[in-house]
Amino acid sequence: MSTSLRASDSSAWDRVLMLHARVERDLTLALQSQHGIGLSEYRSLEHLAHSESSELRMQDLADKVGLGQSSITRLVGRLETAGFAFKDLCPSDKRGVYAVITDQGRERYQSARATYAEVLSSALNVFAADPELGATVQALRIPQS
Amino acid sequence: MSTSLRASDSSAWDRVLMLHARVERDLTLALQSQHGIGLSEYRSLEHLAHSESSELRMQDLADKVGLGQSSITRLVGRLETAGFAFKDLCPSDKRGVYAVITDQGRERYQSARATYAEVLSSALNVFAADPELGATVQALRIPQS
DNA sequence: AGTAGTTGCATGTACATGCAAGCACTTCAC
DNA sequence: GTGAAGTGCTTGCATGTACATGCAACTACT
Repeated sequence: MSTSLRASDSSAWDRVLMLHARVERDLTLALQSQHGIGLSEYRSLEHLAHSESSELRMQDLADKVGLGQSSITRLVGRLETAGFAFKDLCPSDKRGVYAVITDQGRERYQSARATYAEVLSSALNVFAADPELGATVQALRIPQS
Repeated sequence: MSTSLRASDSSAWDRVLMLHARVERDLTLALQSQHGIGLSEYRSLEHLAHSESSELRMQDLADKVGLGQSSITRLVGRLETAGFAFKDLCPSDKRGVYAVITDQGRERYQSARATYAEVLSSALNVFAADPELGATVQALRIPQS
């Protein structure tokens, strides 16, 4: 694998930026208006719902969602206020905290999941038809290892 | 073009999210530490520097950078404070305002541009070597129309 | 001209996020 | 054991962004 500079990197990245901004915006609007949660909340619920024992350590959740530690503290706080999760002390390490999804959180995730998939697919299909972004979208859909 | 749901959309998008988050983070840190500007400032200077007459209407700049109107008002305000741009009234439409890049802004952009290109290419090369993201990065580099 | 509606931008407010400092607990070296 | 360094999370603060609103200027129609 070469490590050379590529002149095309910048324009390729510009296309990613445009695609990212538009899709995230669509997802945010749909989740907020139809389910009353933001994108970070949705992704947190997703990871929690799919984790073993329905719980994750705060730092692990932060890594998965792509946020910093302090953001996760506050995000889980919001989930807690909404009744979608709660915090549990880690018995083996009393510094540690588990974020645990509740049944209510799992329900909200399940209904939001359909919206998420629909909006995402619809957005990708729209941009796949855009002459500027079409090839990028097609390329992204190539299955990975 | 079909509008069918694709099961692979979600995981494909997850890879885009991971790539986006990491690259933007690297770019932000590099631009902030080496040139004292944020990513939105950099991209605004880029569009202004490449525009005819070195100026853009506020709303046009907002569209190009992918921010809302009020964000651009404040962003150009920051550029103005830093001496990188100023506002000019539009003679033909007195509601309109041009954001105009200064020589100082152009200089800052030129030096930041090298950093941006280096960090971007380096980041893409790193992730191209990642078994999880490699094919996605290669796909993005496919030249478009 | 007069009026109604639209457009371009600025401002008030709310909120999510990052960074740095702090706190509680754990681990390590001695 | 004891003190020092490390770890996991929280909190205070600053920043950037969006949304709602307001104001001024423009446009279309009468």
